[in-house]
Amino acid sequence: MKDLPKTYDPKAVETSIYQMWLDGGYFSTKRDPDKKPFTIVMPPPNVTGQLHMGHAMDCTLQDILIRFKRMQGYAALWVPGVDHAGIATQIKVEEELRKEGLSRYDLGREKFLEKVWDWKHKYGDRIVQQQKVLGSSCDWERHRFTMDEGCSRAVREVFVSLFEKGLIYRGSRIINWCPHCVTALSDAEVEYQEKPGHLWHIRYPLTDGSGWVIVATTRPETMLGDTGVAVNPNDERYKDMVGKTCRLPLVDREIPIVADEYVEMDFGTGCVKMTPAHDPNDFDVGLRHNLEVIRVLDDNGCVNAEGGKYEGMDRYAARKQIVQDLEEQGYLVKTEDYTHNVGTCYRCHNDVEPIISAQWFVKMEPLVGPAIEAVKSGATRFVPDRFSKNYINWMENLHDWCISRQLWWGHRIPVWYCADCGKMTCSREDPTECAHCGSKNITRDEDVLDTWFSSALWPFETLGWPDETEDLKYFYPTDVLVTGYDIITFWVSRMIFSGCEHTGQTPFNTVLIHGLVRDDKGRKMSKSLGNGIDPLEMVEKYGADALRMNMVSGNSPGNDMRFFTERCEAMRNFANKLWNASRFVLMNLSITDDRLPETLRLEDKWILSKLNTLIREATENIEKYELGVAVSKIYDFIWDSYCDWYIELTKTRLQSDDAQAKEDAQRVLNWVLCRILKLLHPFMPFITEEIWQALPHEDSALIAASWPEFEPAHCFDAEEAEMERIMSAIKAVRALRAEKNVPPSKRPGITVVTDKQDCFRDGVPFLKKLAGAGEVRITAEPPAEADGMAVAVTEDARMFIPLAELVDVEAELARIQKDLKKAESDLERMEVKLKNEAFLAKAPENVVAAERERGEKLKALVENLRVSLKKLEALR
RNA sequence: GGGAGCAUAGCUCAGCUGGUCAGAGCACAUGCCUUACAAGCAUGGGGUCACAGGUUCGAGCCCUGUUGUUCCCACCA
Repeated sequence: MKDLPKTYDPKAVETSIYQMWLDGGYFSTKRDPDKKPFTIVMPPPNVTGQLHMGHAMDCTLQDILIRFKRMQGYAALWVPGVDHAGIATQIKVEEELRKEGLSRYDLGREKFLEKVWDWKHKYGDRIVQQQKVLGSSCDWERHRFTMDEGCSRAVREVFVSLFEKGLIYRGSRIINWCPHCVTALSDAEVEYQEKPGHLWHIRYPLTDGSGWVIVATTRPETMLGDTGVAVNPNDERYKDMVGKTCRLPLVDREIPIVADEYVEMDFGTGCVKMTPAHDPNDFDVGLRHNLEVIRVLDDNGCVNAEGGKYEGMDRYAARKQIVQDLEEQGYLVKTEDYTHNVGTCYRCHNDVEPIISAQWFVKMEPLVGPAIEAVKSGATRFVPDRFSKNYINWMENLHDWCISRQLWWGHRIPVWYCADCGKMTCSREDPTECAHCGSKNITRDEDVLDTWFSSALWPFETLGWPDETEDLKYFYPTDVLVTGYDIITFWVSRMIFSGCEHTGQTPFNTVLIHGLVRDDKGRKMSKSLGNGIDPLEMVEKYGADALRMNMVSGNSPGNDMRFFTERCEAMRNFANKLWNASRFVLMNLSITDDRLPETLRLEDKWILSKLNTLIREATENIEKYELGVAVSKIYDFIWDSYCDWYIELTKTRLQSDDAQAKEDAQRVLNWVLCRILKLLHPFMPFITEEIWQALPHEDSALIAASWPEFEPAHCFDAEEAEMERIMSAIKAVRALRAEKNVPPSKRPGITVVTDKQDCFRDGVPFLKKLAGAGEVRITAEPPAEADGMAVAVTEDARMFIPLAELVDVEAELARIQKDLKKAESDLERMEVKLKNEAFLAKAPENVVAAERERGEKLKALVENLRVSLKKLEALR
């Protein structure tokens, strides 16, 4: 800050400031019995990831809360980390391999995993560096990875304990299968998309030759696995057919016709083909009617040996061929266009295939109860509250959670199968023999766990669980979880039930939900659209502070926001404004301590009083997670109250010869600026720190040492009001001058007619300085030469300005009339209100008093305007 | 099929417990290089707060309905 460049250059200071914080150990949080803990665990970004706008928003909100609490004196801990992101990472590395013409199978499991670890070590740090650029004040020494030793131990403990409680089981069920990723997925990992398709009506002839049934399907290829046809038991049309069999075309299998309530009579033909191996409903119906389960698709989505001549064909090719064959052989009755929901993989967006498969599941029913209760009881509170409905609704309708993935990258399932007795061994330590028969002939399950299985433990595994560490006792449960609404189901819900089950406590008190960052047209930012904006580019161009401000200003919890580069620019401008205001203060500063002066002037009391209000309100807003509201108040105070008014008000003193007055002004400027910087610090940490370092203050070297206190001694309501009378007068004169095009160089004398003469006497220097007045006279009566003067009117005063040649009586008349009309209608409404007995009787006293006061002001304004008008009319 | 959100100035959005709540940024118009800042200053135009009812002394804010829009969830082949 030595050279005081005219323009703030974030790039020149951000890196070194961040380093200064790091060097000072400012982010590392220790347990402190004298402090209250405040904990946030960061949603771990994917290790493969690069910082995008969503992260930028997430990080910014968390950092604001953490910095705020740290300043308030909490032991504020922000635990960072990254997620191994099973599928995403594995796909990335496989893509790299493919460039060399290799697949993971060519390498084998061990070699492949080495590759992934290499990759992790190479790129795992990237997103961390990017978070630092944003100014994130995480305790980096506690940085965790979901596959590090501690997390692995936690995962193992959870798996084994759930297994022992019978809450984890292996079973053959219809699961969601992604043929592209070649793995099972949980329900949450399937995204449904409306896609145009067809409804094919196919004739299945009855075996006894008495006719046929017509079934309708959107997936004709699955008919290869049909093992029945179902109709509704109440359907008169098909009553006679129940119990008969029909012949499956192309396959020539004899399959039964069964009656089941599941079938809707009104839909399609009322006959449904049953494919128990490839449809969850059909599977259930199949169970009830003992239908055979024939799986016809392999793991890659191709027809398997059960498919006869279609074997080896891809599912879509098979569909085409089967439809063609059905048509040629006369089985296809008709084809309708039909739009329906198709499940797709949340990672690769290919169609998901429901397939019967042996997988591992977590039994949800015993786990959801406490997790729902945690939210219903308020132990965990969603902000905004509406998301608790989402959450509860989701939790109440959960199916068991499919946790096994046919991947290599992840926590491998700790279960061994015995080749001799066939039983499973699941234990905390890798076994060398079967726990049941002692056989050494055991092999480990090939599959790994769902990525979300380990992230579900994040709030406590990062604090040392399963050990009862001191950190865990002190920092857990955490205070706030900050995340987007898009992963409530994936992550938040699972952390809550996991926390309840394994630690006996809900993992956080508050879940602060934010929306998505969209592009300027409201579209999701995505790679495929190419509409993503790189946060780092914005930092490069406008500074991290500006980007942070963009993320938080004008934003409210749970709502999406559009990203406008213009707002970054506006916030960069704001930073520059603050910079220049500080530059001004510093240029005029000769004091070396931060005490306030002995005596305060009107304008000092005004700014201190307003600052006091700001401190109270901003603090409250942040505590209520209304960060956008808080920051807009701080922004307005800085720009309007401090820069546009207070600094201008001090100039008369700063430029005077009165040394004491000069110093006094400096002291208040500095005192207020110090507090402004602190209030703004959580939002714009870099620039505030940079300026702080240059200002005299007895507080600690770092700005974050404390949060500004409300000063009861600084409640100057009367002075605040008085100052504002003067400001209104200044504004009125300015408006008049602007309207009359009076050049700034012209400094006419002004006669202030008012019954608050003391007040306006204090305002004389300001009228001169800020309203461009020459001489100022304060009187109770209008000047004798008032005719031919323009007049600016406020509720407290009439300002007469001789503008000789510029005064056009008619125009003046019109202007005053317009103002009067507005004031009169305001007054009228107010009077109606104040005469309304119901209002007087029922409204709270303070409201009535406030309205009365306002009424008085309006009355005065109207009176002043009327007087002025009369004068003008007389002149005509 | 169920659930939720949104609808406020030309654009994008704030508006906390109903009582200066009709706001901000950008855009626009006019005048200013006023020794902190033209990334600035001053002044100004612009909104029946989607529509219709209701509750209340009082509604942008609460309730009901309507319309438009977005999203989430759900196995109708």
